[in-house]
Amino acid sequence: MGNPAADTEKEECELLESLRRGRPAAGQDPVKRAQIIEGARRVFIDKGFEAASMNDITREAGVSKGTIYVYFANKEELFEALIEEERGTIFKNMYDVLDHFDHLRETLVKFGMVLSAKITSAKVILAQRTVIGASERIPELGSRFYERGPKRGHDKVVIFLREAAERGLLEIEDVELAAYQFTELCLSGLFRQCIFAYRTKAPTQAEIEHVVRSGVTVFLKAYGTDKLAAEEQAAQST
Amino acid sequence: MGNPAADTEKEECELLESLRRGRPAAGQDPVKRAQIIEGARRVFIDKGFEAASMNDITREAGVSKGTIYVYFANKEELFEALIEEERGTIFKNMYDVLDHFDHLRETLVKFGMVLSAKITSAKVILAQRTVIGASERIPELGSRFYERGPKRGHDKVVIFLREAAERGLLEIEDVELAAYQFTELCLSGLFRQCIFAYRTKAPTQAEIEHVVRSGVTVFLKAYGTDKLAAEEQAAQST
Amino acid sequence: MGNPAADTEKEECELLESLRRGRPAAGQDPVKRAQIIEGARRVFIDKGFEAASMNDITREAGVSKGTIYVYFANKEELFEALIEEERGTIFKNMYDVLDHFDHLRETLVKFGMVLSAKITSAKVILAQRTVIGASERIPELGSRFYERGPKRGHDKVVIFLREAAERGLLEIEDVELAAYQFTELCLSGLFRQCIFAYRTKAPTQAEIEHVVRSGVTVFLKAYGTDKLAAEEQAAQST
Amino acid sequence: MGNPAADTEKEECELLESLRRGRPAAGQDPVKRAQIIEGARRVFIDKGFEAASMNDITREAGVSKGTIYVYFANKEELFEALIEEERGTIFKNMYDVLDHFDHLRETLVKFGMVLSAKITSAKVILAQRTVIGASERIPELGSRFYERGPKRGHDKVVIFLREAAERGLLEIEDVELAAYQFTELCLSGLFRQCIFAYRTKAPTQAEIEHVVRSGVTVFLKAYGTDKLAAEEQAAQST
DNA sequence: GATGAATGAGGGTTCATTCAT
DNA sequence: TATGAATGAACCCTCATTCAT
Repeated sequence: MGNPAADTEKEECELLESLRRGRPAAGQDPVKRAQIIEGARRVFIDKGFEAASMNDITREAGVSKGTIYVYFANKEELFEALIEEERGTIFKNMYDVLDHFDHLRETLVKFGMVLSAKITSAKVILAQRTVIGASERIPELGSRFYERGPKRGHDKVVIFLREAAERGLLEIEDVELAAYQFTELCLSGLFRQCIFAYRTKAPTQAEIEHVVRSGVTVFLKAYGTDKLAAEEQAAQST
Repeated sequence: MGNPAADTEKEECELLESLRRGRPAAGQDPVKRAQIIEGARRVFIDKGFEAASMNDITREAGVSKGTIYVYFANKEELFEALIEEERGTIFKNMYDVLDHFDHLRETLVKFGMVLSAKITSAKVILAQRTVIGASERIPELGSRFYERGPKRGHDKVVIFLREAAERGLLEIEDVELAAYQFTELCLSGLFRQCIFAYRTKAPTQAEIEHVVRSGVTVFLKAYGTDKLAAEEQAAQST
Repeated sequence: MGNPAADTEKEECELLESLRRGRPAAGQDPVKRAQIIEGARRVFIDKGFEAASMNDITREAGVSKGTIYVYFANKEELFEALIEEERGTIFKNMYDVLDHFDHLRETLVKFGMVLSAKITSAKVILAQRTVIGASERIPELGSRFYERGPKRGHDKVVIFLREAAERGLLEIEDVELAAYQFTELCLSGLFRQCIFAYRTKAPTQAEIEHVVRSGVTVFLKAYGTDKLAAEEQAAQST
Repeated sequence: MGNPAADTEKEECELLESLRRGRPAAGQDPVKRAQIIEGARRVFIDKGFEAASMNDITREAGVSKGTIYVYFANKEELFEALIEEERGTIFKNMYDVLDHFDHLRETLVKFGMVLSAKITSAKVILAQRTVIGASERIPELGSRFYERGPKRGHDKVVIFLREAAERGLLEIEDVELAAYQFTELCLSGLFRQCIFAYRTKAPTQAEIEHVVRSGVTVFLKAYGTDKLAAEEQAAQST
């Protein structure tokens, strides 16, 4: 319900679909599926798994109870599908800045800020809390979330650091560990405070910059080579 | 709760009472209270706040429903009492090693390992997941947990670092932030993997030592003074 | 509720709807609603508000618990709806005889008997007991019952007596009070005996006639004019 | 209870017992019994049978749960005992004014006012509501209440009227019915309004006097003899 | 295929009654 | 004997799921 524009759009889409193939098979219409997921997002993220009711989702998604059960076997499966979606949305494009290697320190700062801002943003914290809370009941949920989200990002950081090392800018014994250290340094004091609701608001951009710049400094003091120092010196004097 | 001295005193008092008059007052028997909390722990930690049912707890604790409601006004209060207990247990003595300032690097390593091992131990991860999951419904819960747990520990780290700085061993601009950085470095790659159930087992002692030693090295490279380096050089040559 | 014409209209509307679209909307099926009310009647009237359990009503009505809660928000609302229904049924048509002014004494006797028989009938006594018993918990309930039931009847009696006075048949100083006196005279010894369950059966028609005729006689001796006496004399001699 | 003579006798017996054996037998201490009943009165009358909890009564009476169950088999029996007590208190002395036959009209007015004030007083209405409400569950309760309360009073009114008839002041065919009529006239419009909580306050003394005087007038116009009229005429002229 | 009214097990909580102390 | 802590059945109500329409 609610958004009439969306409704119209949806109707048009349906029309096209039905003209093309007659009608999508049961549980196969991707538009309807997205519609359900969208409703589920609003309710699950807001209330958590248990407190969310299928009625709420029904209302929010604008589809009937029966339809939801055609697309998803039960509440749990709907939830899992939503989390997959969320994960995709959250981590999409997060690592783009690492693709274009440029100035090392500034690249790290830029990336660190994107990462830190994303992970500690209000809606992502809510999603993570929901996943963590549900991990007790649905063990694979958190695991898969981490594997396909943070873990993949971590892999990209590893690749980036390895390249920097090859360029002689960093000297790292355990790159895997260093990548984790870098991430944690960028989130110092923020992630746990947010996830435990000690902070009720996301950190400001300034705060994030302060934490990230300090983290990058620590990281480079520990792992930066003389070559890096020289390059930075040179850059500064120009 | 909270004040362990008072608790001990109260327990003694109760014991005397029970010896004197045979039976403790309603909601005052510490043995029964512990029994209920223990049952609640098993159920809440296993299922999370919402999914846990008072019937489950009743069964697990081996007391009747009515009795639970004599000791705790409702499900939420029982849960909060449990979390307080858990918090007390978890963070008790965690920071003792910081009290006796000795060799800086080794003290940091020792402390880092205690911290890291504790925070990532199976039962503590379960407890933290439960707290995080319930934070949606009971916002103060996570906040209070963090404030009286990790935050207090953080404060002790700050004091410790400040002392080290006064002794000329460290040079730190933002001690608060450095303390967070230190903690995060000790947990690099561990905490998030555990909390999201990507790791299904607590890290081994060896793994923890590797992470912590590396973290301390990074930290000291970033914040250690020449004086510290000289001292360490001297210590090594003896 | 309230407006019986509207109710009938609504029911017709619902009927049409159900013929047209096959199934009534949630909480809108008048047949199901009536079924629930009927079950509620049996249980509430039999046991009183508090002692009646929603499970009993579920069983008696032959619908599921959930369905009841679709039609009525809670136990209290169901009870109030039932009482409204009962009130409507009880007082419907009770005062019709007053509309056609004819022979004064006989009209009063006829009306008195209808009133007395109704108020002391087994099912109406049960309903009144239920209302009175629940008035402690739901004060407006009894108040509204009286206001829309007995009070409205009383008002009609007042109008009737006033007309009789205008015709010179009665001479009454306080018509409001006289109307109450008339009602009470018609119920002399009956209402309280029934309501307190001292009588376990409703009075017989003969008994009621005896009480009412005597009551009317007392009333007319007190308030009848010479003109009334003359008219009655005349009527008797023909 | 009820019979005060019997009570006194019993108390003496108890006293002797306690002197003899040191302590009253279980469930035999009349002071404790009274204490329990007093607590029960406060709670039952205030909340009604179902809503009253044994814990409330325990607190109000200042005795332990177990003790109550020594004196009364269960909640219902305690309630019945209380109602018996209440009945005794309510109707005690209510009919004294009928014992001293004096001026007929004034005696009737005086008695009518005592009766009307008593029956419609806040606490007596509460008690009656409680009895009526519980009559569904405990059928004999209301019956016995009426029989030993209002019924006995009614018998006294019958005797009084009969005496007045013998003195030639009244001429009544059905004295039983006339007695009921008199009572109802004195309560015209009051009792039902109070019992249904349409009136939330007891009527004022002035209101009662108005109703009763009018009721007595109606009654005497209907049943008074010429002799009564003459006597009243004579009295007035002096 | 889509709908949403109906289901009924199970939720948290209360409280009359019992019985060890 | 008197106590009141403990019991557990029963309370009202919710909601994931089903299935007649």
